[in-house]
Amino acid sequence: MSDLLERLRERGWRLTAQRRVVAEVLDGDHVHLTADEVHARAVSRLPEISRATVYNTLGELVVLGEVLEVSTDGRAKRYDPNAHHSHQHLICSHCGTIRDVHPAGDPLAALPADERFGFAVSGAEITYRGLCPDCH
Amino acid sequence: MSDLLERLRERGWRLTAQRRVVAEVLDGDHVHLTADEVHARAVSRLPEISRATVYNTLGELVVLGEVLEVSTDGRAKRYDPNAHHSHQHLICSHCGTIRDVHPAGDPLAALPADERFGFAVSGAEITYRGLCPDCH
DNA sequence: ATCCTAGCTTGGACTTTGTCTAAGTCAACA
DNA sequence: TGTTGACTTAGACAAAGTCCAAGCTAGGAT
Repeated sequence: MSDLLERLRERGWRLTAQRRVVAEVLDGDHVHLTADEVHARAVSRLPEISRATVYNTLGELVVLGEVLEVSTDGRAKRYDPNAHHSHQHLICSHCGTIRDVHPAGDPLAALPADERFGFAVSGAEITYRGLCPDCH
Repeated sequence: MSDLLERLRERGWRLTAQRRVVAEVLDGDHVHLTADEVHARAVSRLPEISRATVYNTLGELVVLGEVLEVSTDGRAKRYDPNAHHSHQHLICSHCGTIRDVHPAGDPLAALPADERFGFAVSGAEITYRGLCPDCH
């Protein structure tokens, strides 16, 4: 994650305590926190950090391509730091747990030309749903 | 769509003017309205219908399996009446237009057993993204 | 045909999630 | 060390959705 901060600094990002804390909170695998969850964890390390800064920082990380925004349920967006490894998501229909998964093949290949309606199709997001081991 | 109302009445649904109007508004192909859009159109046919009733009715239609809820962008949920024909969505990254599409093959087949983490996987939703003919 | 009542609808208050702004603060370069 | 533009803050605001108490009504019962 220090690589991340270094990379961003080289891109002209000003390195503040707040941004460092947000980046630290997002470190790890299978991390899919909401903005409020990120804020809560950030506050425990830097009590005066504001909600607005967390939103700003998450938004910047998304634009910079360092974090993915995932809208799984129409409620709060979640932020996924695993942006450099293409993956999809598997979500428990009961408890909401999210795992990163790697399906075989290229999902775009499954969409025939006559189903593209003249679009220049550039990507596909897949959400698999089912019950996790704890919920069945 | 009258089939729909008949089907619901047989399931014990009380048929009110409000529910009829919501069902009428949702009729058609490639319909993906937000709750507020449904409300706006419903109001033009039945001026006194309330937002709460539109939300209630949409929620019931989703539970009854007659309408799908689609969260495409983390903003308002959209309601898709095409629930009886399995399909996925293709969305224009620029203007937000949504089309129903039908990919080849079973999307679940692409997820290997060792990527299922013990989940009982039951479904997959795919969102294809790209630029529509009007936007490129 | 009328009555009854469980179920439906209503408006408004409330919650959640996210955005915006003006004023103050500070990282990084000179 | 000083300067300055970028960053942060608190709080107001907005959008989307939920909840509730009070009133209304569809449709079966009489």
